[in-house]
Amino acid sequence: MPSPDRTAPAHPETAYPHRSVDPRVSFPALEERVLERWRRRGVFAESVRRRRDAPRWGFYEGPPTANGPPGIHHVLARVFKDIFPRYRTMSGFLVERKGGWDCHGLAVELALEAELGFTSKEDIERFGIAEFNARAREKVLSHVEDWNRMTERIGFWIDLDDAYRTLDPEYVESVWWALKTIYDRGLLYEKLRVVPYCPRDQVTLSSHELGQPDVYLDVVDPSIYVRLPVKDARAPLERGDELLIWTTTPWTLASNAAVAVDPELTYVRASAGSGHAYVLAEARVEAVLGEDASILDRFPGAQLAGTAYEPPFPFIPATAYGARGHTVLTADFVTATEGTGLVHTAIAFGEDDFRLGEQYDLNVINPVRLDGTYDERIGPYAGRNVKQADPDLIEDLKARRRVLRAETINHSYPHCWRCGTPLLYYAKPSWYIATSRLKDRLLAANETVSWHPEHVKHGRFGNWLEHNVDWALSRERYWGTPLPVWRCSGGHAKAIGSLNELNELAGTNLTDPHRPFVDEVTFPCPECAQPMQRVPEVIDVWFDSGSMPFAQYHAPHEGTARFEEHFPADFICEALDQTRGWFYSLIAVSTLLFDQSPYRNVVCLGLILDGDGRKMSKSLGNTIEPNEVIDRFGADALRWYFFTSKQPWDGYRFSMDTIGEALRQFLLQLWNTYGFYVLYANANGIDRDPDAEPESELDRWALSRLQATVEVVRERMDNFDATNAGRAMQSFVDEISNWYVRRSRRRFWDGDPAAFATLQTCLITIAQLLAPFCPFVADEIYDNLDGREPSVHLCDFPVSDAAARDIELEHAMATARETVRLGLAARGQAKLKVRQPLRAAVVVATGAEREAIERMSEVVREELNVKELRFVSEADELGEVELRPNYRTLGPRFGKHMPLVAAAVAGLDAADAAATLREGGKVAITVNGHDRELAAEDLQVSMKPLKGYQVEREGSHAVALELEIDDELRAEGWAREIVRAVQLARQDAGLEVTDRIVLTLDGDQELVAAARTHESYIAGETLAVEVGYESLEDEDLRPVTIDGRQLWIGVALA
RNA sequence: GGGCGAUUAGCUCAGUCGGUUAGAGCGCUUCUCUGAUAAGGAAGAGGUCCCAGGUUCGAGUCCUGGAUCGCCCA
Repeated sequence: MPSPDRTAPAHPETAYPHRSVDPRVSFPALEERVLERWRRRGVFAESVRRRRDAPRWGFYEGPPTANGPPGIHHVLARVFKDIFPRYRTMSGFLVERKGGWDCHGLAVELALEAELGFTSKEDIERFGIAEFNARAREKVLSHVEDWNRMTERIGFWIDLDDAYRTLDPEYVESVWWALKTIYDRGLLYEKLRVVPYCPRDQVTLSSHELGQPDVYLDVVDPSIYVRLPVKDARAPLERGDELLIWTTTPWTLASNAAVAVDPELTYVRASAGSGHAYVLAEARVEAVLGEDASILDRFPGAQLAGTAYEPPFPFIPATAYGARGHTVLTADFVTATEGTGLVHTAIAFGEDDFRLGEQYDLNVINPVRLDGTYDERIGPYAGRNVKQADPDLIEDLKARRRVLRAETINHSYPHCWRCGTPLLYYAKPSWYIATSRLKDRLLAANETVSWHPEHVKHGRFGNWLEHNVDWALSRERYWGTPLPVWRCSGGHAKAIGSLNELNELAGTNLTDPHRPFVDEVTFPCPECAQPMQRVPEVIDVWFDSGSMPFAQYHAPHEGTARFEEHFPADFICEALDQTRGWFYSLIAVSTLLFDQSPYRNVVCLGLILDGDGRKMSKSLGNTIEPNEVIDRFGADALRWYFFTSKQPWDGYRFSMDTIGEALRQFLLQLWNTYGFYVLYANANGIDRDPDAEPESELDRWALSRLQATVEVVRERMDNFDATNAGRAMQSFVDEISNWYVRRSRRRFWDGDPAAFATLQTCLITIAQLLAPFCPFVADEIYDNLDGREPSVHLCDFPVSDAAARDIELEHAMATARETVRLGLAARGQAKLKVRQPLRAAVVVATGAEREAIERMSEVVREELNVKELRFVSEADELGEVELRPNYRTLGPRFGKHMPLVAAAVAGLDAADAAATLREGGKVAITVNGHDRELAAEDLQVSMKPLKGYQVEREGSHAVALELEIDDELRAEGWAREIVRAVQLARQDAGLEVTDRIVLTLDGDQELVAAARTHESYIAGETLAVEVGYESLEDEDLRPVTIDGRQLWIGVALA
């Protein structure tokens, strides 16, 4: 039943101290009510406002794109972005959380193209860039409402009203400033680069596009081994020798520039029957030439360097490439796992090839036109599509006896995701940032960062920085931050850092920096007065988001102070795949501009797989709709699952069942404990009593455990470990629910103020600890039990009180609980219900364990329902001592003689030895002929079970039960059975727990006699104001069977 | 092909500095407790700690190699 909300902390309108608690609460509905309360009380804003003079703790929002609805992985990221800022806010920091949206980029363009049915860039240009970008602008924010709703619903506190958007002119201006700064320092440059290129669409594909489905397809391609006769017979080669190369792209042979070898790999001259000797890697001889080939000579690849050879085709002379054209070069990318170990190199058509060309100063010769056909340099093939020319090129080679083998190969090759055309790797000009020149600074910046998990720092991320290559910045696209570089025909170039600067130079009034408007702005070159025009490219979107530390405030054009206050951030959080994405772009931009890392702590999140461990994808239909989960279980349950089920970077196997488990295991248990408190607090009219002191050991135990939990939670949260912080809370709630409350029921029933105070303290503190994790249920519990602040989120995070801890008591209780567990197991073995009292339990334990159990003997007796607890002393005939070596202390001392020690210990008289050790003596053994002494810590003394008792044992202690049941015990057991039956009858009759009754019992003589004997006990337990034993003819009489005897029970409201 | 990570009960996950009999929860079977509980307790069944070597008195844990899965890159 939904309770009416209240605005004042006290409850003058009701007689009860607290709103009643619905045991069948709907968490989703509860959360909606809490959200409403937050909105009404302005809690988020207030939580920040109250810390306005506190030290800052900075958070950067990694901007998502809102061109699609949020998925479950976005929920994951957002709850982790929420929990630590909430924790730090409660811990006394000012944590401002500015939202952000990533607006530019190819992903938007591609989605838009699909929508418009476009298949090429020509389509876009026909359509008009202005109109295309206008649509992109709409599309990119089309789902902002979905995102806002999800964000609020999951309790992610972030300021979305003041969110930065990377498409805003102010944002773009800040990015321009960054680019101009980098340009002016000579770190931004243009050069050729080999890129995947679609000759049909005439477009470069980005790495993003290569990641699209159906790009890598298995295809059959030619696989040919080509013979290249050497021109000079330098040792170790001889006249007539032929180099063997291998390729799957014969069309690139027309522009072969060189052959690469591994200088350290072993190469051979090998003969395969008559004729020439072939040169190839030794490891490839059998695969290429067959088993019968004989090896004539062996040498390292370095000796081949400089060898000139006849190219496969005569179209382009060696001199065109430069001094080293058509010679053998050494390289670091050659492998002997495929091919021949001699790698055909065509400078313009491979990344390795291109780098090799740079290294050896070879000219880039690209005889292939943008449409994928050969140009006039390739004689008879000019004008032909290169891929289609493959068969003729192979025939041509064969005719000239230049082919050793021509086969086909089935391999994976990238295709244009739009049109299906096989891509060419092709050299094109592109803009770069010279990040590799800052490698040391990047590594130094990384050293200042604390990564979670730690291995990312020097693993994935550190390696990535270690192998840093210049940032390929430009994109030949439309919807992005335009590259602010203008050039003139005189070869001069200039970078522009703001709209003002541009407008002043050009005398224009440009307000939107996007294409196509910015493309139209020209101005005279300051050096030669020729008109300057912007280069056509836009930039990689990652540079946008990497600029957010300053661009979100429009720094340095304005908002510089705010930027400086928030830089660097204390905390950022994204999925692990951002290693080369945002994590990198942030640190790269900040290192370029400010020579420092923009963040201090990073939490990386893993991937979410479905319940079967498969990747979630729309085509498999196994994606999880966040709203479905939240509507069913609530946001708190989902959050709790993400926080505590495992370390977030390990990834998740997500299924509805698992969330349900998280809900039952923790939230319902907490809720029921809370409900229990409210039920009895209201029944007894008890509200907060700040003066109530803990009374019993149990109270002090609960409060000690509470402090222990506070300590762990703080320590773990300071280390960005929500998982173990949450698990500590879960253990504590379990202890409170299943031990403290269970053991204290009587006191709550009796209205003991100390018990209420203890439980209330535990619940309120747990609510405060839980606030960053499950902000809704925590707030509800706090609001109802305390409510002195308008929300739990305005409380200070609990600080542990060392004085309230009693570690010895905690250990004692743990031992007592273990004893109870053993006793219950013994009962189970004896098939004796707990309701049947027994005369005694005999506990076998020594030393501290025995003291602990004695200290808690009342608890143990009640739980086991025995009249007496007896201890078996070590000398008792019932106990038998067992000795075991302590490997931990003895291992280092005896090393490989350990087995002898174990044997010697086994040979000791256990009882004697135990007695000696107890008196502080030492035990002598002989190992390998040497006499040795063992002290108490070297041996583990435990008690063996007793004969003739029902015994359970584990580790060092055991519990035995006396099974004999006399008439007195039996009658008492029956009385308890009767109580239980009456309680069931009360429940069946629909009575409230506080209702008084008139009880009537009739039936088996002995049962009735037992009831009379224990009448006051039964009446007390069942709230009977009157107990009668007459026979009644009443249909309300309820028959029960106890121990095979019949009893009729009548329950009537008194 | 390279880098990083993962692999422990049917499922989801713990497992400390290497210490000898590897745990929990869920699920299943049986029993039990209940004046908060959708809960709790006990017992049972369930294990090639991915595989193979190695180091060590002793390996789930450390080292090497391999397999499988995932992420990132080529």
